[in-house]
Amino acid sequence: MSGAYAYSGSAISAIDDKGRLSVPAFLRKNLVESSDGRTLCLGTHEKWDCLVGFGLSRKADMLTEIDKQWEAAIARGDSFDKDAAGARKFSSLQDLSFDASGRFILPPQLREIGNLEGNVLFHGIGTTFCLWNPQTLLDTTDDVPVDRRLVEHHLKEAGQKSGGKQK
Amino acid sequence: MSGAYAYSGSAISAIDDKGRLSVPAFLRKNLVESSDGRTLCLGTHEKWDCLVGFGLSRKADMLTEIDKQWEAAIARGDSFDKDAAGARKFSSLQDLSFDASGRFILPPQLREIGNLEGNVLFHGIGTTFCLWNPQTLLDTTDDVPVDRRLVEHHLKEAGQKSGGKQK
DNA sequence: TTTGTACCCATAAAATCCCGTAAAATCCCC
DNA sequence: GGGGATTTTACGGGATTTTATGGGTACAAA
Repeated sequence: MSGAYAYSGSAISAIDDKGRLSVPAFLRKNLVESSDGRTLCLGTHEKWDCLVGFGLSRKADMLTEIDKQWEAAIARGDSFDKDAAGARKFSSLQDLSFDASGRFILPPQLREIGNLEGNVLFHGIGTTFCLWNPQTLLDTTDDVPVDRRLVEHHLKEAGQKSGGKQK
Repeated sequence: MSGAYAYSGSAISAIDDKGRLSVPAFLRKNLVESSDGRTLCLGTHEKWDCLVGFGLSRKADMLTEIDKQWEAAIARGDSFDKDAAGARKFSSLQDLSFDASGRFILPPQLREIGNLEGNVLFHGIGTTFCLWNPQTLLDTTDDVPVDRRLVEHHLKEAGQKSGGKQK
């Protein structure tokens, strides 16, 4: 585990007319540290209906995690398909660079898959953070363990300025 | 477990017009030690109607704890949802830095969820401490093991200077 | 040329820092 | 142990810095 940093906290940010999105300040510092530079890795989440993000260095950690799973499977005598695991983790991942003011362009395919329009909820969950359409998160019936009061608060606050364009 | 410190004691502090709150002095030293710097982690409590706080280093502990659970699970061949565990622990947690005089700004989301207005009761419970609206704490019917006489004392004392704006 | 992207500037709001003061706690000397 | 001096603490309020976000412009690939 490289940087012993844990992403936490939540904030809302809006996609502007040019398709730009700004990384909330509280995620930026660690992102810069763990990427040495202004790079953000972004991909789709394996289970939830959202995107995942993290700094560049975590890619290496993910690799060793897969390795551990493989070793554990061998020890148990089970089989483990490393390529499948790798594909699941890495194929949707893009390295994006953000500018000095913290903004990056959200690629259309991720934007579509993540169902992101208007307001985006960033939301730290430890080694990574998630990007949700706040409404999707509230509507999710799966057990995504999140304090809904927080989401509701952010949504209410964001609604006041932009009307949370839902088109 | 890094810092072997246990938070204890209680005190009341008031939110000022700028939304600032000062960490009672008796918590500050340990907070500084366990954060290397002046950082306070604050989030919602999973069960009670209050906020929880602790130093930064505890966050790292939480991360490694989740990691251990995961490793134990894969060794057994069980599945373990790291993201769910992380979301539960980290999503409401914010890193707040307080200034040299011990004040930090209480984010509106947490302020609302914790139902904090005017006076705030800080209250050590071992590895963490809680932030309560004193009145909420008194009104709670849940079994929150607290000596109510203590709360009443603080409340009475605070009421003398600020009127403990309730509403 | 057209389009998508990086870079630059501007601005309002929010967060941070810094200074001053008054109350409270601590110290110290008799 | 009493009483004043000194050090912390709590808190108001201003000044400075960072953020979020709009919008312009230059450059390169298509």
